[in-house]
Amino acid sequence: MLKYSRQRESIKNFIMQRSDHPTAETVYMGIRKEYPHVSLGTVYRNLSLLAELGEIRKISVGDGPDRFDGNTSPHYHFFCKECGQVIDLAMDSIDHINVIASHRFGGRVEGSVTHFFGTCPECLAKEISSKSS
Amino acid sequence: MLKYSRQRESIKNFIMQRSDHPTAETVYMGIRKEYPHVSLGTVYRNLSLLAELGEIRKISVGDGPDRFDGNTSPHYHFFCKECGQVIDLAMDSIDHINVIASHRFGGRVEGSVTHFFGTCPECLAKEISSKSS
DNA sequence: CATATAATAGTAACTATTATCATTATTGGA
DNA sequence: TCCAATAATGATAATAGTTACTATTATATG
Repeated sequence: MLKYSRQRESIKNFIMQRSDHPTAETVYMGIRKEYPHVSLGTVYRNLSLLAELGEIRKISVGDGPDRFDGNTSPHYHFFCKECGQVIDLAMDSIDHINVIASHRFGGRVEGSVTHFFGTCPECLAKEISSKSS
Repeated sequence: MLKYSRQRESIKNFIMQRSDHPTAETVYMGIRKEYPHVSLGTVYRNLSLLAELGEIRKISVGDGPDRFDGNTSPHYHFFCKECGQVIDLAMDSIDHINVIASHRFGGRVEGSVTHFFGTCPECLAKEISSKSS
């Protein structure tokens, strides 16, 4: 049975009002302003719980800490190799790749995770301006 | 300047003759039969080096240890939720998703990583046979 | 208001991986 | 073949990220 906790509410609010996919550490730093005695364990525990409840999404990167996303609607993520930031990618659904994967496969494809990477708009602008000068 | 090492050769051979995408720990256990005093650090160092050289591929899963693949030709991986094994997925290229992602995006999409998950053929067979009985 | 129990803070423990460093192995030249 | 230069090693410590433990506190329910 789930009981309310102010810390959990604060954690959820923090995630919801950000669009930069913060890490557990960032959430910890952020809510310490409101709850100076909050424990990092509490942050991890609640982030996992909220993700299980489907209220937030957990983004597992290859290396580096996991990130969390308050936007649970289907969308994709772009990882910038230059600055390391993770940004949302507005694009048409590519769910058909699951059908392609199922085609000659004897198992059951239940889903897939796709991450895009490259150079983000900001870093690309910097790159172009430094080359033209 | 790169120097030969028997340990590295053994590690590479081990990876090459397997198709189950072993972890560093599995490689370590495997080559200890030939080199009982090999260090886990040596295994990690060489797996990273071989991956950098493009001789093997590193597969980063969301959670759990990284896996390594001796097959460097382009292909996809399927993660079974039931038994945890990682198997190759023979399917047509889905590189066009990078074009889709680029469409309304101001940055430069240089690539993407896609992992499929669900129930593998073996686990699916078990599931069906247990239901029909 | 009392009881049951979920959640917490603080901390230890854990997993996967990387770094350090003295010693050993490999390599290319005399 | 020997030697010097240096890459690689084994052993171990250190690190990052996360989970587990436990006594105490907060929440919910009758």
